[in-house]
Amino acid sequence: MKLHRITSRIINLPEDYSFKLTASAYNFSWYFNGSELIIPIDYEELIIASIREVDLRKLKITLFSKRKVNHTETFFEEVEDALGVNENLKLFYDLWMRDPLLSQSYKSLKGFHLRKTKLWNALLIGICQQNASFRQGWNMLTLIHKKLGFRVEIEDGKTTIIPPSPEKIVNISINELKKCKLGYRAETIKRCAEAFYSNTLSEEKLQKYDEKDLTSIKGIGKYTARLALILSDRRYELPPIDRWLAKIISEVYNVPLGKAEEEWVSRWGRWCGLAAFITTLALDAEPLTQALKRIQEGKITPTFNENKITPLTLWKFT
DNA sequence: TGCCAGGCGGGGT
DNA sequence: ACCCCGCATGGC
Repeated sequence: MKLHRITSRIINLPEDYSFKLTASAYNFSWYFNGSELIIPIDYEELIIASIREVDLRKLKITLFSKRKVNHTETFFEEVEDALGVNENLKLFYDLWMRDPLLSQSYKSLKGFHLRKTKLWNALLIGICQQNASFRQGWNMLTLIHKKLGFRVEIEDGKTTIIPPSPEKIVNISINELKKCKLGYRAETIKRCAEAFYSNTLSEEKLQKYDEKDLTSIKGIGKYTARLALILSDRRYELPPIDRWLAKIISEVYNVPLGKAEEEWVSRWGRWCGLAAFITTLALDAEPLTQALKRIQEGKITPTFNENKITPLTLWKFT
């Protein structure tokens, strides 16, 4: 499938917006190459946005699609929303600067904004993260995209991948899904796809989902539900406390494991989800033992090491 | 090699 | 409301 250029627009960036950080975090090479960011806007109609830096305070957004599109305004709005160019993080910065765990990373990560993704894709990310390391989880998602995703060509031969649709997942066998090294998570992804396909869940924006809607699917628990809502709708008030973060909280703030969530909520308030996300960036998503060691050594800031696979360098390795 | 790794549900108390 | 276990898989 080949897509054609529809239209372009230049937008201004606010202060403290880092395009490079925003585009880099937890991304694949088919979405970011160091200068051009691709964001699929509509998976079915195949609306794709390409975003480049014109200068430090300006971005150029170009829309691509398979055929002519009339109301491009809403698509530009969706791109800006996905990029988070209009979100105001001032109040969060006030907490970030002073926090014992995260203040060290403030300087290098300030300007990062979370890229929104579709709920369906957010759930795939969350499910792949279950009971697995960062590396293993993102390997699974890489395989899902490469083996099952839909490849599209954008004009001059560049290709990108749209995540497989719920319909596609519904129509393939569990064994086919398991080739993505998903293990028992394959069953959860299947059930999740069925929920989307049968319209129990859909991407309709009118509907605002909450945790309960998602945890009603077997295999989606509190953590995955909250993470998915954070990634798809910036529901930063939700604390996605997994074993990894719980242990870190209990060590750093000296509270029992069972009080970790309470502690996080009292520190971050409406910013729990964003703070959790940034914690993974600050520690390069190291597995727990390594992460705790990094904290002991006071190395709580991304390494930006060229040879290391981290959330911020993942796009170089896929 | 055996066991850990950003969960989860089911079954026990 | 807790606690505990098994569950696929890859990586060390």
